[in-house]
Amino acid sequence: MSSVPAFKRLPRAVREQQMLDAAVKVFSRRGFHAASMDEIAEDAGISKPMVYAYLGTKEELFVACLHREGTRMMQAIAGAAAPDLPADERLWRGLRAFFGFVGAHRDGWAVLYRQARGEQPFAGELATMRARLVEVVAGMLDHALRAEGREIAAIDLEVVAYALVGATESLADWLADHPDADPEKTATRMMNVAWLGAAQLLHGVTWRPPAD
Amino acid sequence: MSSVPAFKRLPRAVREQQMLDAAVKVFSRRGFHAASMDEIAEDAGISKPMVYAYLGTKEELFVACLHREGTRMMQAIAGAAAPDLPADERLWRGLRAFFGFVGAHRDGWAVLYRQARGEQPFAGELATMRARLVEVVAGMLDHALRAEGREIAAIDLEVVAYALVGATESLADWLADHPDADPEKTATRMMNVAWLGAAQLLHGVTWRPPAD
DNA sequence: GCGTAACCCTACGCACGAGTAGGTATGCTC
DNA sequence: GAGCATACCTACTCGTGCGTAGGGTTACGC
Repeated sequence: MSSVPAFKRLPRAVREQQMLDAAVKVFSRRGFHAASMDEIAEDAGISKPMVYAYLGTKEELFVACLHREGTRMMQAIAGAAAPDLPADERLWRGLRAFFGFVGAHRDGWAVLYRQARGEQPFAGELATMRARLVEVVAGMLDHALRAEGREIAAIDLEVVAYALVGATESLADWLADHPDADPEKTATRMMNVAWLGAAQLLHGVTWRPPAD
Repeated sequence: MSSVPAFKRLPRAVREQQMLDAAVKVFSRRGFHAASMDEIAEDAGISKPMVYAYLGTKEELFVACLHREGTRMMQAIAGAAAPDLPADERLWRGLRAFFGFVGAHRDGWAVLYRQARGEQPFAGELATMRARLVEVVAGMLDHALRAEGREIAAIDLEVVAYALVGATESLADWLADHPDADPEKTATRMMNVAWLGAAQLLHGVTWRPPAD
């Protein structure tokens, strides 16, 4: 036929990104299970078999989303928090980068991230990413601690780091739910909680349960 | 027939609890979507239509689980943290009760709780519970703050409380994933992070971003 | 002892959505 | 301009699992 083709033929790399964009959007809005491959395909302006051909099954597609968004976020943070800065400065820059990222991808990232916590197949994927973050935070604390000639058990370090990461994720959720909140301000508030607490710990102040 | 009935007939109230027990177990292990009503019914030792007759649809059933477990937890906390105690004592008792509860319901509660965050229909239900907790924590901080003749903006209070609740939830997850960890010790560690940080804030110490 | 309400079952209907079969068109290479 | 890989489609199959129709049996009140 001589008629103009309804839609353009595009190279694979481009289409894959469009599909991922659509997938992130739909997964975010509907949740993993409620999202249908048909809707994702339609939103990407393509037919379903193409999605299967390029990105594989629904699970693989979700993992691909997680991967892309996760990598982007990690890069944003890593780029901001240079390892040769003092601990508080590093923490501050990391937090600012993190909340900045979440603020810029509100419905995209935060909701996707929330999804992944629940569904077993992805919990592992996410846990890996979180573990990396926890490790970085713990390493930072440990570094600062040793600089003061102090030392605490690895497990305490891990748990504290875990708590900080948890608090941060929690505020990210809060940020995602409050569209007009300021990421920078949120980062400052988080810093207040995290650093003032951490600073005390770094100076050897410890809270102990009362004797009862 | 004169044969013994295969299984006993039981009053509704008893069956409902058995069903809820089974539902919590299956939802925890499989996640909301992967869990099937058939498996829940089988696990409760009853047939599917009974579940529908007593507890309604799958969603309603899940909400019922959330409700029962949530109420139990709230009661455990409320019973421990009497409102006339000083702030640190209240926080400590509340945390200890909370981690004690999670420790005793590891696979039950924490996983159920995690599920609810992702699935849209329940996010609201959960948000309500969390909001109540945040409110309590914020109220406690506010009270302690006023006792020192100090005051901070409501939004700051809310965000700090939100971060503390988030950190606590996060450690609850950690606890659920580490079967041989001690709830009491976890509560102590959380207290270290939360209280030493909060105490600083209560005394008017504030962290501010560097000028750049 | 007899009715009635509460308890309980074995099937099934039916929709929805993941994944595929099989085929068409377009542009790139030589 | 023939050949081939790549981009793309319509139209199915088929499993899974929610929710229900329709009917049986036990206990309890009177």
